Amino acid sequence: MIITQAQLEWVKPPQQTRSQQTFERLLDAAEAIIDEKGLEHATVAEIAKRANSSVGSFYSRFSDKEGLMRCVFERFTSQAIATTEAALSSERWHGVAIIDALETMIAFMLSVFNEKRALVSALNIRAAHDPSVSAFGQRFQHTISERTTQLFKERGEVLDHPDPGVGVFVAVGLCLSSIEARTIHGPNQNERLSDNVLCHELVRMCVRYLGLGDRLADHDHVASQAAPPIN
Amino acid sequence: MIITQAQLEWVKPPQQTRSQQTFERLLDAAEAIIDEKGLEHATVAEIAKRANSSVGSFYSRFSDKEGLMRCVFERFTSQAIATTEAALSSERWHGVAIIDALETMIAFMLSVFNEKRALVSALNIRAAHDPSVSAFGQRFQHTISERTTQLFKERGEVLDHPDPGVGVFVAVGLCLSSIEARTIHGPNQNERLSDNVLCHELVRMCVRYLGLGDRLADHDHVASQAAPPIN
DNA sequence: TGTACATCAGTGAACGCGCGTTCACTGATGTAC
DNA sequence: TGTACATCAGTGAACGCGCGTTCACTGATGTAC
Repeated sequence: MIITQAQLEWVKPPQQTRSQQTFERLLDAAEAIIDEKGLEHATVAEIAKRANSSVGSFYSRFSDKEGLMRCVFERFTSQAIATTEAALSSERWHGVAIIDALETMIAFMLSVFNEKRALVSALNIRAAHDPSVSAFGQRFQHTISERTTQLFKERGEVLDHPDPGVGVFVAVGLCLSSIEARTIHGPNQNERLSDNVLCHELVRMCVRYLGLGDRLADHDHVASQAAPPIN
Repeated sequence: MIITQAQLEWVKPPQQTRSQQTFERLLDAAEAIIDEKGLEHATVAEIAKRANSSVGSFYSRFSDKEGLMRCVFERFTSQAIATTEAALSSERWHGVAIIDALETMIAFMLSVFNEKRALVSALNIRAAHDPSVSAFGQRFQHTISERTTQLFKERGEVLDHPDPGVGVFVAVGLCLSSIEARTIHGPNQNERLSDNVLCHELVRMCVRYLGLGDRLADHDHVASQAAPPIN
């Protein structure tokens, strides 16, 4: 992991490759514990133990526990952004109907968020108290919006919205926040809405809200080149 | 406060009016502390102190701290539902254009969530670990959906959606989760989207996604009887 | 090339603090006769 | 109506536990000459 400028505030920069490795093992351990046992089990002692390290070693790498948490979530966000950017590259969707592209991507988001349920949930919890963690989520939304707008432009899609930039930003925000809510609260609660139905409805929402093409009517019956799998 | 059956699992039922009063003072104190100082300051000792009660008294009212929390959030949800139901009564919106009605209600939601920021945020955090708290949010969404569907029906609105029930449910969910996200992360982050713009866009989304009337085009220029203030 | 020294990295027991919960006790309220 | 007793309500010091953080010390790595 490359250490960014932002991190330097919460991290004591490692000087040897040995400490660089411990640094990353600590990050991995923290993420693994959050993922398997939840945020509240990710104590400093447990993280150090899992990383085959020690508590003292932990504190010579991070200024405090919060520093580690920020690093974990920063890395997580960076990975999420990288994955999404790859998924949104225009070549990938060449020849695929916009509706199928949307459906594939939203379904992908749903499954990824679900897999990383604990991390998403933990990020949300910390974001409520730590603005710098909150900013990670914003960065994510912002990046996706930009890329999507670009994708639409490259495809020559015309949006029926007074300010297409705002429109896409809002649409992305709506998708993300609803997926996030579903991830956190679990789908078990309302049997009324399966993952598939939710996905389908989010696509409908995007298409109609943004005025994408004039495919409103035949939304349910579109056939086009098959969408490529993501990842 | 009337004690419901659900609560009996986490509450020791009071026998005298005196203890009933302490019960409510404890609830009020907890809510006030969460509101003013945040969830992490709401310790048993502090709650008891603020309620002019004692720790021991606390534990003769509640089975444990979690019991109190559930009661706080149950009460909060009930109040939210009651307020919303009143706001959604059909008489209130007689003669008001559906778009203005939506805009007024969404703006109202935005301001209420913002006022109760700390409580909303705390409920969300606990919901991640306690399904029974999570269910409160679902109940809220469900009630609003039902009432909105009813309101549409009474007004003779025709929805352009294969399953209007699902459509309204999803639309309400989208509005709530985005407002919630904004409440938790704070609007400070993205200067790009003011409360007003977000509200306007949510209305646009509802109108278009649900195919409400054929007012898509003149959304920005509708004039109708003024919407009544809520509360 | 080898030795001396400085700096970096790692260790884990010990500390301190905060918080949820318990418990022995006092006071208040209701009830039976 | 008054007294005795049982039950309910309230009190706050004390307990125990977990967790973040520190610190005195050992070992590893790099560097100057």
